[in-house]
Amino acid sequence: MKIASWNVNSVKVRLPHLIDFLKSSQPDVLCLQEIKCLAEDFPRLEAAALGYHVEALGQRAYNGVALLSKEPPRDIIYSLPDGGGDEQARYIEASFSAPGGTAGGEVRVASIYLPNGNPIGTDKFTYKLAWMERLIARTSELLRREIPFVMAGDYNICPADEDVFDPIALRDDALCQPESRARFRALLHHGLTDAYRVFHLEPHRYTFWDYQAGRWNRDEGLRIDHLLLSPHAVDRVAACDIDKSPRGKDRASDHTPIWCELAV
DNA sequence: ATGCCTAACACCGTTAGA
Repeated sequence: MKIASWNVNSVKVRLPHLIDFLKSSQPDVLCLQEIKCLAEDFPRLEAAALGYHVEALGQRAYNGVALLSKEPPRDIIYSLPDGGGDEQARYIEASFSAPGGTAGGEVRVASIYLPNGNPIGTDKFTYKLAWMERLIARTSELLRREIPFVMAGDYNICPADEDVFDPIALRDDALCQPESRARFRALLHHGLTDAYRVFHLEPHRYTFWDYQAGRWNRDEGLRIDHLLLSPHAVDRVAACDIDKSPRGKDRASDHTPIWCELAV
């Protein structure tokens, strides 16, 4: 089962690239972030024409997450289920059968858009840290089920300096703060695994390149989109990589997809 | 030291992103 994640930065503008990616990469589940539209305005017909179900949590103008899948989703939840509510559309989670109905092959997948948190020292950064605490709590709950699951999305966290093109320049950025990184590590300490680092140990591999200052052409980016796997999922992971090709196209998102293959 | 660029929404600029 191939699971991918991509911050598309407006699904309307990126629809041609999204169609290309679905055709060429053929993920069984694709987690989207920053669809930037209401759920009712998601281009469902275009996804359905390629054989994909769509579950979206949207809002006007900002944020918005979605799950596209070849198999129909089950047991969908549309926010972190702690009663804390969410004015911002940042979390959707569902269960999916393996393709072909493999016996026992079921994976729970969440598409998350973790708050950016800039600038530090404001309520935006406080909101980010509080949201991370809620995500840690949700992770603990899922771990108790002892099922394979994938927390996929735009974490807005560079886990280490090697995930940043210029750690000094980003020293005061919310994406690199010790408090942000500590909570990311808490997810790992609870038992999740950064799928990309299972297969790739080299530094300076990125999923985001700012539109400004020629960052893409200079390969000056950030690794902020992550697939975190539960123990039962990491036991089955066969591959994980970043697909840089969408970022090089005209009118690209500033993020590019990351994907993993699970043997389920 | 700052803006660089892109998108949405409303409007011909502002907010937000990371």
